[in-house]
Amino acid sequence: MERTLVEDTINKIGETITLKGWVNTKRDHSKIVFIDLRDRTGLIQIVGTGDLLGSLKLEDVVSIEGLVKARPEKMINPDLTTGTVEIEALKLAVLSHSAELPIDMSKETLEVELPTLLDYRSLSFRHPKIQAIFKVQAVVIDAFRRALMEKDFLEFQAPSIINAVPEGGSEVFKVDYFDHEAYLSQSPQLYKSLLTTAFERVFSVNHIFRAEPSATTRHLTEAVSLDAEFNFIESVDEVLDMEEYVVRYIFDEVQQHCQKELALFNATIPLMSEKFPIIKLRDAQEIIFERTGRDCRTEKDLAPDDEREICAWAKEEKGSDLVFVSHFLTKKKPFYCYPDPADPEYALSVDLLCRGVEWSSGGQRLNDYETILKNVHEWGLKEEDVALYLQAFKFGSPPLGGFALGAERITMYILGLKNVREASMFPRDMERIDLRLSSAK
RNA sequence: GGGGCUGUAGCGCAGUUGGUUAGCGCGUCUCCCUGUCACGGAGAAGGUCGGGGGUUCGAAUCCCCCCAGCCUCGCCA
Repeated sequence: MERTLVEDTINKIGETITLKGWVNTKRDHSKIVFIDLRDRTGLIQIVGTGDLLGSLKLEDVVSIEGLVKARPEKMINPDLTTGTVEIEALKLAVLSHSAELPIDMSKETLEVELPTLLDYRSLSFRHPKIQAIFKVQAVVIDAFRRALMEKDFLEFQAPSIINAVPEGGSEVFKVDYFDHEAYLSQSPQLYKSLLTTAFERVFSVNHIFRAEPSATTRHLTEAVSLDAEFNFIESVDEVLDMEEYVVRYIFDEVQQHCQKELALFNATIPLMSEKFPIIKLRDAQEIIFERTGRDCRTEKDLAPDDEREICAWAKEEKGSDLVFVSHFLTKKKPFYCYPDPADPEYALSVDLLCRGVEWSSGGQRLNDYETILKNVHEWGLKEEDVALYLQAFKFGSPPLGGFALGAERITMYILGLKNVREASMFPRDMERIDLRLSSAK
């Protein structure tokens, strides 16, 4: 018999159907046994005799033929989407047996610590709360794509293996590449910028790799970067407008398609004002000094405390969880950043902060070949390391800009997760590549 | 890498002036139960108290070293 999905049972009262799925919970009364069967669409109660269902174990995979029956009024379970019906089991086939579970899976909250959750990753994926995280993440990434495709952006696949590290700054992973040394890409930045000189508008969803020795709750060594870049801009404002449009689009989609998932985490979409507020780094530091007495006014960047404080300010004063911070020091930024013509010491680079942490960085890029070349030398880079990039800007290149968002961080901060590892299916950090590196030795 | 905290049964945890046989909840196993929905009831198994060394008549408990984990700061396109 053709398989019926759990969520479709409520429209099939009186019909005999076949359900396939996992034994999520079992309530055994000896002569009568209740099973909550789980498939990708949800849970449903199966009722049957002890003879038929008594030997089932949690997470066994079964095919059950049964009759869909409406539940009597007083037996309706309002907590279950399918709570108005149940299945009277007629035939059972066990498709696969499960071993004893190392963690308690049937609980509504998965009460295990993060390392345990990751040690049993393939199993923890089966829990509704874990599934909710990745449903939200899929919607976020899908929304990013569609927002940009609606604006005529072309999706591209950035390479991960690169031949040089022209941007310096963060640490990179080295790759043994035949007789040469290569690296894992920290960002598709140069590729997306050079592609605009041919395609005008491009975006990518791809993995980036960072060998930072950062042991924090918001860093991964392998992460998903949502990158966009486009040209023929009049000013950096167009970049901010595009980013704001994309972020709003993402939030709208999550709001629309992830009600259940947001509710599971008691989460709400970030607060948005009419227009995301924007503030220059130096002004932000002045505000932080006024509000807290903490003097960071000469720092080149915002410390984690400062990021939290300026987000608190944006929420209180501007009614927004999101705030753009612009004008970082040109000299502390990569060679391609566009200095503000009004004050070249500061660059037209912009971070987007939300709920106390950096979600994105972006800005306007240099498009004049001679200026880029001059910067390459000034930044102490080798011309040959950026040869492909320079080539693009040598042959006609409009003003451009773009931004990049971290997919895991967005998921984390929408749902209020405490650790970014929860928002990555297979998180890589200093201590773990699927297995704990210390125990794998 | 610095600092703080933690490590006790498969999972989550309790366990102080150092003292007999190390407990609790969930899970597992056995038995009872025809209306439960985190079912309920009775019983059982399951521990090198992270590892090593030391102090002591006696250490989960105090000291030293190591290992692991969490948080935080630094670092961070």
